Amino acid sequence: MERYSKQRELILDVLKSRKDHPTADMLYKEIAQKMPGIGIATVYRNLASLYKSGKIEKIETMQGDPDRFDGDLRPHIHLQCSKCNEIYDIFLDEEENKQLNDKLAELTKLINADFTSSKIVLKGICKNCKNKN
Amino acid sequence: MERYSKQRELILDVLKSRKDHPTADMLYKEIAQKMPGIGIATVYRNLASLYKSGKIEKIETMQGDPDRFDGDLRPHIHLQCSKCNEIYDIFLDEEENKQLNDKLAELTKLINADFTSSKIVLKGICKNCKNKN
DNA sequence: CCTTAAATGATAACCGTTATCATTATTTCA
DNA sequence: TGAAATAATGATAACGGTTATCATTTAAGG
Repeated sequence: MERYSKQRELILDVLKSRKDHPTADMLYKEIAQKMPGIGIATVYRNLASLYKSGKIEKIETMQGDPDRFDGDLRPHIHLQCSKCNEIYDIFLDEEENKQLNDKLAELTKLINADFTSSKIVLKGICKNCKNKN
Repeated sequence: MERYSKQRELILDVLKSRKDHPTADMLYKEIAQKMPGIGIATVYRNLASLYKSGKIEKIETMQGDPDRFDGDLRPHIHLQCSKCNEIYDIFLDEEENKQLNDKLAELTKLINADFTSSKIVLKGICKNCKNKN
């Protein structure tokens, strides 16, 4: 089974300390300063295992673009701005979260499947880009 | 501006004739039988331009996995089965479509952004896999 | 026709990610 | 507490889907 490692602990700590949605490589650059010699493969491996065990979130955006990671597990969805590509959090309160999941579960029933989760990425124009040009 | 090509026309026809969600390579294999000599790059290029011009849909699933394409433009979302990885359509009637988009637009307002579209992929267990083992 | 430039086909390159493998570190239990 | 067992690491090669490059072909318009 899984064994403790300083590397995994640090990767999780660094991700949780950030408020943005870094790529594996962005994390690697920050982590490598605190633990020189760590390999990029270790970062990828541990991000995958942390995601698998539900300790972090993974955001798959546009094809080709690298995955982004999120250490914040509070219920929220993401919006990616079509202009600047920045990813924003939209946090949901209990009520909103229930409403959305109920609706998605309802739609899932239409094909006699069992709903387990969803990947939602909204596209739009963010606050900042709206006010430019 | 864009110029007509037999290749693009065939690519669109083949995609529209299918009821599944083929990858670029799956389409290439079928197309190459009807037009021997066509290049794989042409398939990728035209799928990209057809998507850009709104004539087809693109479904980005799990990272690493190839993109899938959809010639059906009726409002619908996708569910990917966690067991068999198959992608299913969930067609929405006008009412359901409006309800869902209204809710997403409402959430978008929470961060003062303008909603334009969404990428939703539901995860769950499909009808077939539920009844197995 | 003839010219212009978009589209094609072949293939090299790209890049995020994963596999491989020898080495190191953690856990277990004698 | 000190081997033995084996998971994790670091370095790097390999992978695979997709895109870039470039010479050639082809569509469109006068």
